[in-house]
Amino acid sequence: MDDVVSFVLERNGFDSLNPVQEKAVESGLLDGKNIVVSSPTASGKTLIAEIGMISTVRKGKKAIYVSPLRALTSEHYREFKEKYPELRVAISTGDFDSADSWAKDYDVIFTVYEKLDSLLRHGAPWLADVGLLVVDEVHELDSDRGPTIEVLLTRFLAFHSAQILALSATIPNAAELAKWLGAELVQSDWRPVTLKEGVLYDKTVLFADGTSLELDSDLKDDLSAFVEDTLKMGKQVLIFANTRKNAESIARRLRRLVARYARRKGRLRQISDKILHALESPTAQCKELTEDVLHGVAFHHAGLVSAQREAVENAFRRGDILVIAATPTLAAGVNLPAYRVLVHSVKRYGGRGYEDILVREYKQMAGRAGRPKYDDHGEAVILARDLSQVDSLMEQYIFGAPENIYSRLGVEPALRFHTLSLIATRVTRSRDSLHSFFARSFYAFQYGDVSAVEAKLDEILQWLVKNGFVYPGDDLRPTDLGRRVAQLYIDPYTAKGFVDFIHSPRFGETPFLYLVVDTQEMRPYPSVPRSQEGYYWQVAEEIAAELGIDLYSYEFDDFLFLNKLKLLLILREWINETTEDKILESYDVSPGILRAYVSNAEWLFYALEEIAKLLDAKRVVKFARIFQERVHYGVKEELLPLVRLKGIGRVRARKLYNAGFHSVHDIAEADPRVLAELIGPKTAKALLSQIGRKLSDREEKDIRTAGVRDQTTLDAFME
DNA sequence: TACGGCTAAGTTTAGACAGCATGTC
DNA sequence: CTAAACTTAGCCGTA
Repeated sequence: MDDVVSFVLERNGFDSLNPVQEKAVESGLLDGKNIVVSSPTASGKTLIAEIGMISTVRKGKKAIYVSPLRALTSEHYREFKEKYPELRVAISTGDFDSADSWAKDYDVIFTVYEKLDSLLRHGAPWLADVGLLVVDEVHELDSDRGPTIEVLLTRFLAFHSAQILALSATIPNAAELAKWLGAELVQSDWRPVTLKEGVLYDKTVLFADGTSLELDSDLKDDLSAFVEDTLKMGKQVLIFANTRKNAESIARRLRRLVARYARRKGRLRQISDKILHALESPTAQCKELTEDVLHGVAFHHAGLVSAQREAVENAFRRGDILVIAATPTLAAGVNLPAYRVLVHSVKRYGGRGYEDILVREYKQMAGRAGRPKYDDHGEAVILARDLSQVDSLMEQYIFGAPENIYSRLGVEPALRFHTLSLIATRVTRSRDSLHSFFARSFYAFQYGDVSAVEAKLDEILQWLVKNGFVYPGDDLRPTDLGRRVAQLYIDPYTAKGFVDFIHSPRFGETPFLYLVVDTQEMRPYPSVPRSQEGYYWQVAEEIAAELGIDLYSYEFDDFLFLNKLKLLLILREWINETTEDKILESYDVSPGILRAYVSNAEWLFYALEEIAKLLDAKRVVKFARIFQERVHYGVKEELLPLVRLKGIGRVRARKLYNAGFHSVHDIAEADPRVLAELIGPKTAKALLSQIGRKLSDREEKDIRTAGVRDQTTLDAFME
């Protein structure tokens, strides 16, 4: 057996390759051949990637791993680093970055699609040393973010000699993808744990293999009976719901039942405590989740803050939490298997009312069933609403083939976004080369006729020239603005909005907030309940006046205006120090969503600052900078000097300010005892040493003995 | 009069990446 | 425009 293969097997504690892995090796994985692997979740694709990466590193080249999710990337990063401590491994994603410019010093780099795209846009020189690109979850090609993957792959195909290893869920047209990539296809249905799929109706699970299971339970609804049956066996269930609210209500409904089986109450208390205190002050949602967790259940969706999500995932992994009711976040996310998976509904709200989810999505959820180390099989069950559905669900989802994947590169925003990038990085220097780049895409490969796209590209080119991103003429050269916008990774259309604003700015909180709120990047907007439309229209008059918008003019037809307005109000409260729980309550948004809006706004203000710098608009630069910081910390401008200090956030800063400490200078002059009383002795000491003030022994002692009052919330100061 | 149970009408609806430079209570 | 599931309003009947 090959040296690399036995090495990787040994590090994983395996004796031999599984069938999929064997096929991949036979197909030339070690010889630099491009390979597409299409196989079920948990079929050992990670090991294939490892073999590829190790072999690449041994050849003196770098390997890159990309996935769609930060969480997924960091999971793979951690595991890889642990298995191969001798290698120089780096991770580079938005929230954690150990690589980037010094990535030249690393052998293996873990990142996400967009970040890799961004690295290409910045022209990272070490990319020339890349010998292998591992693209995980390539079937995401057929998603909103697909165009980025497609452009990445096209760029690598056309301009890099790197080997490509594309890992995909089971898709019928994997051969087409492989052909485009000039790759060998490895296709298999092999799973380490067999999967029994079935439909649940009227206390009976009918499995696809003809067997059935009668649920022996006094409980009236199928869902509870199924959960009870699972718990009786001492196993765990993952329930997939189609809305966040639904996930929450399922968890709540199951509390009493699950509590009867939950052991380790002490651990649950610890975990629930962590969840309750994940924010500066607990919200209604936090309290709900806390209560669930005490009973051994949890819900899991994008509304949770990442610390809460991780707490729930870890508790489930350790067996403390027995049941999770989740939205599809969990299906495509980190590895979190359970003995059983219950698909509560195969319908989901999308563009045109409720629609059937894709078979591919169902398989993704079902694939979470079965824990390789503990079970010899797993069970995935769909809940039927009535008898007639039993057969059709079986037919459509369990026996049904997953859908083909199709390129989504043809949509205009994606073309605009990537066209600017291609020009900015000098990959395409003429209209012809731009056309021929797209002629090499999967889109062109699939649809053959690219005349429609070429027409769109020409229009986009004109638009980019007209708006100052690209110089006019046959030679396509980016302007400074165009190059910077490509690097800032914002939609050129958003950038144009910024440029227009910079040329006729309105200096004030509302106009600046509205500028970033009214962009593609901020979508989707929070929803405005019908019952509150009236209220928002009232506010709208005021805001519109500040923005110089005439709500009653003919041109005004923004049907999302109220939603944008709501988001603006949310952000305005945030930067004026309203507590998180108050914002969340009065606007009915969840913690995780608020955090997402906040970090998006921060990013956009940074972009605005950079563009304003380029256009030499000094006052806009200053304002954008201030708003960026205010959004980051959630504070009024007066707190910025304080909040920039390490260990001081919005709460402590407000305390210090109200106590008369308005600047670093004030703190430097302060009586240490007073500081210690305000923010605690440890923080006070750290704070003082940070600003370079040494304490005398006497002061040290004073600090320690200074009484620490209870840490209050921001609320107390906002009355 | 207060309250419970029912039906009709009304309401709402999954997810998450990017810049840059480091750390809340 | 499309739909499902949950929530609320409104009604009736009972204690």
